[in-house]
Amino acid sequence: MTVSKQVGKVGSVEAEGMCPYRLVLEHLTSRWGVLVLIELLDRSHRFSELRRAVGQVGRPVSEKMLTQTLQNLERDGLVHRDAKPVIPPRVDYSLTELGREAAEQVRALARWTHTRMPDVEKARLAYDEARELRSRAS
Amino acid sequence: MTVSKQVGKVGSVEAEGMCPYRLVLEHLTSRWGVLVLIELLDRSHRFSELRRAVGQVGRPVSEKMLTQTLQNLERDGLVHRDAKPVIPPRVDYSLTELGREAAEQVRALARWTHTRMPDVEKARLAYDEARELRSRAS
DNA sequence: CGGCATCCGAACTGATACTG
DNA sequence: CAGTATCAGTTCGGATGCCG
Repeated sequence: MTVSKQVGKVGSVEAEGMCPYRLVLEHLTSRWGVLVLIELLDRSHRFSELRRAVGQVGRPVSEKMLTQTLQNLERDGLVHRDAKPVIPPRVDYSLTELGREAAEQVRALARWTHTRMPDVEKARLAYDEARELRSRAS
Repeated sequence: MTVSKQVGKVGSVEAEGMCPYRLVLEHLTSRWGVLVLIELLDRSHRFSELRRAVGQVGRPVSEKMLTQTLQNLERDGLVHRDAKPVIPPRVDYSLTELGREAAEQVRALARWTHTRMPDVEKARLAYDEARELRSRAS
């Protein structure tokens, strides 16, 4: 009997007992998924281009995590992987139509965050100050 | 000399060397942050209500993680914490105006994911099938 | 009830080494 | 270049005990 070796499901917990759409949402909102989608919204990227571009905004991505992220997004039909059989290898990643819709939502959220940063920083100062006062009150 | 005990920054990596807005975005898109914001969009919740509600969609949240998530969101000025000095204690969490804006973006993304699930599942079948074929080709 | 502090196993992440 | 495999460090999450 063939063991069937368990296809799909790259990385992350992906446990059972939760709504299926939750898994896709986790891929979209994963640490690197967010940045990858936004990058690809501009244009298609090669693997190492993506790695550099993403590293500009967040911290550097390990190639393993980038691979995992891309495979998840590809499996969900959000990212298209175009591997050209040349030497040295060249692989281009781009958004599918489905992926473009998702990426636009994600970018909207990212932009909102960016424009609202001043308010967030203000809130943080107030929060930290209040905490400071409470700890002072012995 | 007082050690000042390092205020702010609850849980998560929060490392240096990345754009500041990236941190807020990570709070918004964190595993539990997403679900908490969506829940609070309906109405304010008590701590244990949130815990139950979030557990419906995703897997159960540990109280530790929920606490951490809420503290991050509160510090960013997205969630308001109202602790009533009664016995037994009662704490209500609700969205601030800032948080409501964010939560609506997040919910939009979640809804999109939900409506597009059929397409995603179709893509997954195609992906897994293609992978199956490739592995068969010895 | 709504936390906070600690310990500990499990899962995730990343640097390294290796393949095509 | 674009990955895969592996090993070690970090974070996550549950369990437990304590406090207001």
